[in-house]
Amino acid sequence: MEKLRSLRGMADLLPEATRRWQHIEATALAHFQRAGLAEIRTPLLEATALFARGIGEATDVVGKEMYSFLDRGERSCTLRPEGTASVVRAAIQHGLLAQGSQRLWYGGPMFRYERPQAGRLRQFHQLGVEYLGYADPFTDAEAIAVAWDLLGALGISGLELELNSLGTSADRARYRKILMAWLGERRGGLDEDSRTRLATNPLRILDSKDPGTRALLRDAPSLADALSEESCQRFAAVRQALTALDIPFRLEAGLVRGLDYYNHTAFEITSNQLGAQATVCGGGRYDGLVEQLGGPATACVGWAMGMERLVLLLTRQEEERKAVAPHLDGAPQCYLVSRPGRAALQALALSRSLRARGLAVERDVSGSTLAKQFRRADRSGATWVITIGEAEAEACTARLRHLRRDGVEREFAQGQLPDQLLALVRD
RNA sequence: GCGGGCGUCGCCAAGUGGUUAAGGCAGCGGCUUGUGGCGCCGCUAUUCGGGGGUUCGAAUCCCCUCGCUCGCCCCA
Repeated sequence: MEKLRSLRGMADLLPEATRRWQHIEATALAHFQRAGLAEIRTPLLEATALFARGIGEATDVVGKEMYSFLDRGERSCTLRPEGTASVVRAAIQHGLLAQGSQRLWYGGPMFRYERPQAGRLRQFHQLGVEYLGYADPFTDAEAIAVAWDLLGALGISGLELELNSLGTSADRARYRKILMAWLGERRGGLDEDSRTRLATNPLRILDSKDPGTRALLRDAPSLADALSEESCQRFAAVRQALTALDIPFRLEAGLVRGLDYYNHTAFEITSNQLGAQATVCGGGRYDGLVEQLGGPATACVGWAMGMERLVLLLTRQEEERKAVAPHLDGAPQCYLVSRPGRAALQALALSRSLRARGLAVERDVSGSTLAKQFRRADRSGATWVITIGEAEAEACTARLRHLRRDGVEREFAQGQLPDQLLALVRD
């Protein structure tokens, strides 16, 4: 029979990994709450039109990476490839924006049909933040600070913030013409991909990795020079705020971003330890999106982080620090050993009352010799072992022993044991 | 979608045409049927991702296929 396995690019998270994910999620939740962000959850499945209109028909994400299908009612549905479009849709649909500005965060799986590689899966997970109804440039810096500080709280080092301004759509339309004209005269110097982009999405050429194209671009007219006076001032205010917050950044003229809805501030936080998929967090301002999806004109900033990439970085850094054996993280505090029959039944009841008192308890269910059970108790990483044998069952007592220190064994009435153990655990 | 590397037990792995597919870790059992950590002994792959082919004979050679992985691309 053919072996059943998970689909390509869809990863199982086994207990060892899951502990790391929970740590990131718990850290992020506390961090977001302090930043005054509220959580929003939207469906994984949306109408295809939402992404086509929101992200842009010409983008790679919409053009070739979406998981789309017709449902039983012949409606075109798509597994969300990113979070922002859904959040904006939900905010419009429920009139959230009529109640004033919204600071939201979200998390969960996204789907993109791509060839998997390190830090890139078909089902991947993002943590994202959206500030809806905030035109103030300092908010851009605040949003960036929230991302930057979260990464700091997670203990991730070796990160760089790259920053650019895309200006307004009018600025870009103007620049687009200038760039197309300039590059058009130099077509021959461009790589093949860039030549096709000349017609479809010329700004993306700025992001090309082709050495020939990059060399040519050094003398190209810059987007910064095409920005309006107002856009320039706006960008200056963002930089000023970042400097005041003591967050270092590097101006990156080639940073264009792949989704159509961005304008003004665009940024990425990258790591030098991730290989080809270096971006840990990416985002920017998207002032036109709400209106484009049928809502009131609303200025917004946001970003998204790749969970898998965070996990990759944390794992790598833990390995470098040679952190303690990870299996001990899930170790029970106490391990219950018993003989079969009546004693085992008492052990079952005792384990339940210990858990009710907040202790992490594991009970041996093997029914093998006490020596074996002790061996397993030791391997489980537990600190305490509790024994109920025939004699103890008869007397309704249990023996308590510290596995990691002297191993002195004491006998208590089963009813007293939770209190006794709790007192010992506290010191 | 395009290129490179790889696929032997739950994990790490030796084996590169010849009788029974090393070893280590983990697991299980025993020495020790009421007491762990050490040690010793034993058990755990009719089978080498899958399917064809070559050969007296294949994990080892050839073809196809699937998967993993790295890079391009794309992005979180």
